[in-house]
Amino acid sequence: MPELPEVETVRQGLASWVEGRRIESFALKRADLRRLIPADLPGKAKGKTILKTERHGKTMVWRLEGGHDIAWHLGMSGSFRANAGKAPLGKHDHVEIILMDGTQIVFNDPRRFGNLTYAPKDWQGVDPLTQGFTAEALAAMTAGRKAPVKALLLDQRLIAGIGNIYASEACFLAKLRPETPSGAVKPATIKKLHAAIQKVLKDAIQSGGSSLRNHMTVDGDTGKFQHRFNVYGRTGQPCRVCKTPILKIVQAGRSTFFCPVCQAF
DNA sequence: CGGCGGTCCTGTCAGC
DNA sequence: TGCTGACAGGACCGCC
Repeated sequence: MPELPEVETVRQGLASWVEGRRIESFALKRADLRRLIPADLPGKAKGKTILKTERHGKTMVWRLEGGHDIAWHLGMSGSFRANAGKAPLGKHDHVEIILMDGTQIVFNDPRRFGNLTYAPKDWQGVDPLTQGFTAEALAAMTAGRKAPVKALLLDQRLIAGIGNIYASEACFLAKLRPETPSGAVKPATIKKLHAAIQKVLKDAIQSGGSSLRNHMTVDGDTGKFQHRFNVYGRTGQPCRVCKTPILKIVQAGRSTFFCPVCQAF
């Protein structure tokens, strides 16, 4: 589910519930997510104040008083909800946190592709909404690469935060064919792609993210950006610019959507 | 080294 | 209505 904009939306929603609050209890209902949650993590978190929430790419971080910061990855189907008081748990509720003021925070993840670990000291991949992500940096990543540019955008070791939706959407905004070998993208197009990535991510955050199946903000609202997709999931529907039907192809096992006319090679 | 396919899970939806 | 198979926003691992 969640790419950078959705994780940022969740983080913003959680911030006012958790920042500055102390953890009274931290309970794992099941620890066997995609990666096993460290057995000692609940004990380390208990009693600590959550100083600050941060985000790097698709990962949300809680800075805890005294260290042992924790990192949440929502995988494909992870979500949070917050309640002013303790509400009953349901299916796929894997982590329940109670704060000193009685607030209940629940992490739910049906597919269990998400995970919860200690935050790393160093991050792989530049977050595209930080200063480190420049057109020059993007040019350096693509130089000499044969991989299709859309596949390269999904490589979290290079850029952290772009997923399958926004990779297709960014290529559309840059008028770039997704199959183009990364190293063959012209410098002028690299600049357009750089700007397109930042624009689509920022616009999506402003719209509260994209809700396809079940992404919601902490308060249960759905995002609105899915109504503004230019290509994602719009196979056969007319391009919003030129009316040509949108095409779908599969690259490295993932669906890619594009306009064959607007996105020339 | 780099890219691709398979795999981990559950839920949903289209098609028969 | 009920079943079956395809597919889903992610990412690791092994193979070529």
